[in-house]
Amino acid sequence: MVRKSATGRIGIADVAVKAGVSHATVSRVMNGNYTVDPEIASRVRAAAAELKYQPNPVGRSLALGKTDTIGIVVPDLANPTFQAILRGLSRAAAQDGYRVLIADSFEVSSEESILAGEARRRCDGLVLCAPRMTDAELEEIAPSLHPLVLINRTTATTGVPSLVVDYGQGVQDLAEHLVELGHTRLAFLAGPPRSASNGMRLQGLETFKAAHPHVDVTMLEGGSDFDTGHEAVDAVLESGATGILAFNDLVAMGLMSGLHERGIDVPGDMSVTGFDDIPFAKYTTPALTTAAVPITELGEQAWRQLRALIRKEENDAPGSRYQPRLEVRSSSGPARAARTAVHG
Amino acid sequence: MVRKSATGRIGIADVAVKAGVSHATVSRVMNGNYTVDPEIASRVRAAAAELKYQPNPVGRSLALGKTDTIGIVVPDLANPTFQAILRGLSRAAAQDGYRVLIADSFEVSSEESILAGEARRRCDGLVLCAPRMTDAELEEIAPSLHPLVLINRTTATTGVPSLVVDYGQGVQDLAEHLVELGHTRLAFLAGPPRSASNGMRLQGLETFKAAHPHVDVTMLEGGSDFDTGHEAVDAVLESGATGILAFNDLVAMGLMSGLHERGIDVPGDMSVTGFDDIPFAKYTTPALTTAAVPITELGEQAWRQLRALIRKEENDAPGSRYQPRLEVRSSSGPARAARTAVHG
DNA sequence: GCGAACCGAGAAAACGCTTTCTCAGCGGTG
DNA sequence: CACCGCTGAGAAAGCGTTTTCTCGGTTCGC
Repeated sequence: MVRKSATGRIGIADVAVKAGVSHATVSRVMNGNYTVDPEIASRVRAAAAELKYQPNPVGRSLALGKTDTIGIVVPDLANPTFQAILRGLSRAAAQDGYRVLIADSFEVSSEESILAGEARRRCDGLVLCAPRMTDAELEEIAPSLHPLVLINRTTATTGVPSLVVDYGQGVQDLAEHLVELGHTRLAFLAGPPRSASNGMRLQGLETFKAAHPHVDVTMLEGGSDFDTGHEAVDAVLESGATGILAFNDLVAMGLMSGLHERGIDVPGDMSVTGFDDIPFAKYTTPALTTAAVPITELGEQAWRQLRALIRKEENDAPGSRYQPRLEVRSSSGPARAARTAVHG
Repeated sequence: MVRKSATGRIGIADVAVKAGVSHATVSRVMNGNYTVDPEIASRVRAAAAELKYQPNPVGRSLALGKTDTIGIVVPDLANPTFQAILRGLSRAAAQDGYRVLIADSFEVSSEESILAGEARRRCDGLVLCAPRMTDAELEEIAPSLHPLVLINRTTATTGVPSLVVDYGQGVQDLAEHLVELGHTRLAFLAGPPRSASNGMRLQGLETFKAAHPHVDVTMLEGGSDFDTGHEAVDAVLESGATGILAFNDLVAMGLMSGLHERGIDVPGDMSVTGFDDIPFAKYTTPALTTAAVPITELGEQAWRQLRALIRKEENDAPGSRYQPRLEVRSSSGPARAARTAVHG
């Protein structure tokens, strides 16, 4: 006699019938509206419990105009950086009762804006994580995506907070560190060309080169994963550099593994640095010198900003810039020449 | 004159007005119903395009009774294994036009069933990944979660496919491998107590012990992350074992890092094996011997099964068992005694 | 030339909720 | 005693779609 509704699931109407009240009253009770007679309220609650009634979130969303869900668009879910952001975001959002819907663009930038739009329509807000789309495209769709928070990208559109990591400064710190160790020939193993963070690193290196005219910096093409690093061994050796700035920790790990296979000692023969300080970086042998990015914190902060937007609160800090922290471990050491000079 | 609807967003009604037809007709056109006069259809399409109309998915979901979204519940989003499953699932689902909603239980098993229920109600189906809840609890909620696919867990409830990795066999293979290298004292660094996969490993080891009465296997308490492995160094050394079976690759990496700090050579003094073959395993020094689990494939397969359930197709393979593949790398080598015998 | 079958599109119901509107019923006041 | 304000709960109107129902207008067949 119970499941009368078409879907087979029990709905508010079933509870109403069972409790002998209107479904409006059931709704009131379920939402803690205290204008309901306590006696009736408890009768409704009993009926709901007995039927194991759980409100249908879709109906609820339609009526309330909100979904209690946010979306995140990432270029590549396999990347530990984005995983960490997702984790931080998901965790922070969950604490406020929000769920997160994920959309992986698989690095195809043309899909990104469609994906973002679709995700946005199902959610109350969106986090766009290191989008690969062009600036023009971003500017165009940004208004339609509001509430929107950007990570590692900025826009001229007002009301769009963006959290960016100062990769330029980070790479300068790393280069500085290598120079202090006596390295005069450096190489930068670049990331994906469309990545904005790669652009920031390149810019940082320009600044660095201007400040250190005597240091030679070779640019090498690359990517963002292990294999990139592993395959770059030849190019790196060819460059004659003794201090290698890898795009990120993954690339650095791939490179170190490749160097190890060739019998090249790190940091004895060559110093290698990463970027990001993913959890694994501490446990490589040798442990990886890197620039630590407070990445889960970034995810949390993204939620804070988005929440403020959703709640239409005054946004105190419409954006933030994160400074990476130099993390010196054992993959970087004195340059050969310098060491020889000291020892002999 | 456009945005007349309360939400501010343009809806089907706006398009209807602009095209001078009823909103029913607009709906028909948008859904490719060919009973509409081509002239009218194109007028509607023009209006829709001009207004940049995009159907509201929530209203759509309510009317159609489906959300084109699936949910996944994981115990810990920080775990690379679950990340890989999520990735495989998300990717496979995306190809069929489904999105995925994530729910992280943060290893608190009491929250799991509530989380699962909530997620399920917003979605068309659910993947429960290595749930930590008790068997009784699982049996109880499983029917209400249908369509449901389990990973690394089984249930008596009918119509619930489960994909399980044969951890028991995998750990036996690894132990076998170590014994062949001459190790006679092994230690197992266990995982989280509530983890079903840990139970499977323990069971596998029992079988192994029965088959190899002369081999000594010490059981050590543990966990599932780096730190567990790192902190277990003392216990491992104390055990006197020369072949260590770590719960997974993460634990193995932590352990190797700790052993390295103590100046203990792997595999010279001690052999270490992991489990899972996460991408990082290839790049540790020494490269990690492990049991490879086709984990992204697992995620994909989970989607296939779930899709079949959603579409109410006949399910040809209501569940599958995955055999890990022994991946011998350089973290395992001949036992000291055996090596001495050979060399001297 | 008239009824039947058909076609296309608007009206209306349905999906499952929330919330405003409305109106009995009741106690208090002048 | 009539009137007023208040309370609490049902009726009904949304929220934005899809889909069934209905019906005027053709076309076809006899």
